[in-house]
Amino acid sequence: MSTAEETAGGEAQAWGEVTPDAARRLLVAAVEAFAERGYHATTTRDIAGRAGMSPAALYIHYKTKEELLHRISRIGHEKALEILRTAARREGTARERLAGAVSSFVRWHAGGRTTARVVQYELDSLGPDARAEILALRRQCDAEVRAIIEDGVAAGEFDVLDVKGTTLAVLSLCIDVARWFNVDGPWTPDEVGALYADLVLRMVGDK
Amino acid sequence: MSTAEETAGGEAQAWGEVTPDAARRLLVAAVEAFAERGYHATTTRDIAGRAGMSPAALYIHYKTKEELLHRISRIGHEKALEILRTAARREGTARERLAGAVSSFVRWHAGGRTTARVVQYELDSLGPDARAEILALRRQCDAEVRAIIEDGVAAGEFDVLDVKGTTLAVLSLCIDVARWFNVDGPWTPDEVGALYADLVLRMVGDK
DNA sequence: GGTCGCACTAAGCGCTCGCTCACCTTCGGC
DNA sequence: GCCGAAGGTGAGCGAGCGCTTAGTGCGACC
Repeated sequence: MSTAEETAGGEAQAWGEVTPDAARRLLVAAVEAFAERGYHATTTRDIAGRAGMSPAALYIHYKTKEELLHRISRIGHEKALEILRTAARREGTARERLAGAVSSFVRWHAGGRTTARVVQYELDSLGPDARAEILALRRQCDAEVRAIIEDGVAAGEFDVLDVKGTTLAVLSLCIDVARWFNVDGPWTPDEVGALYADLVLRMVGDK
Repeated sequence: MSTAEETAGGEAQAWGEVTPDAARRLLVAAVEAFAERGYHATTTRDIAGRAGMSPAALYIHYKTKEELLHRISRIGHEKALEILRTAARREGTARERLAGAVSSFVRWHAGGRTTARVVQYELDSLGPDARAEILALRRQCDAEVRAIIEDGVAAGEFDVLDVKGTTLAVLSLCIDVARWFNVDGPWTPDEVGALYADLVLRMVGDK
């Protein structure tokens, strides 16, 4: 279930769609810098330097530093939503779909931790319009997970007291992986994904 | 189980120990500003302004802006550790102690969200020495929760596959409350605490 | 009631930030 | 062989940053 694209290098993932080449290099450099230091502590000179370009080159491809964050955040959220949507709409029981959704979502947060960190934790650095757009994508992520849990409850597979609260807790648990996961630590992304799928099935009272 | 101190106003909590008055006002102002905008996006002029003082006044009580963050972080972590330690060392079964620890820890993160946000998410803005000191306090938090879970497993109360991983997941779940909890949202800190205690007991296979 | 100590302020220093602008190179089309 | 567009650079602007310093107001004490 884990693909090369998801875990290879962790980071050289979904940016293929960004063109031209120089714009992509700047974007990848920005992801790394934002993940390491945070958006506000990162300078445009640092981003350009990592991409092997002069500070002025950044403004040929992006209007502002914030536009870089916005682009990263949108692409990242679209990827996250795609992962959840694919898992949610597969054939199978609710338990199978929930376990698949959690394990692949967690693998993405662990393996692509650099990207996930920016996507999940730098949201407040966006302006109001950009943030509103991203929050809409988040609500769609929430809806996908909630739909699986509701299916499981309706089918008598799950035993849940508070569907809304449990959905939030499941997503929260997965997202926080991006905060603590360490590539040099004792677990692989696959292992954390498997552990978390088990924990989440317990949370929803899977029988 | 919820005390006035934990939830009153959410924020006017443990800072009583900070003296003199002007130093405390600056510290409280810094907590609010860091929580709203993040450490790097907060200016010393903003902190001093919120405390009703001139920018220079800050440097009478604190050597640098980073010292403010360090002090906030240490006091906050000590409070968090105290909450877990108190719950862990109470009389009772492992299930009772774990439920108590989770519900009070979550209440602290939800009710004192402003403080908790700074404590949990601005760690990387500290220098190496200060960060090392804070990380030691975190490891103690981890040890308290793990001890309860190990007790429960030994007593046959819990059924856990991976004690270390589950401990991490439980703490991760509680900590992330500081990211998403909204005072104007549909839940009170008490309600989230109760929900999360139930979810965590499910995660550890409580019978 | 003079004076000493201290919390505090107004002004500003040196620096780095995000961003701009004048200019340079490369290259496909005629 | 010339030209214009596209993509790049070096230098630097105005602003705002963290922090300092010279000076002020004021209460405690002899």
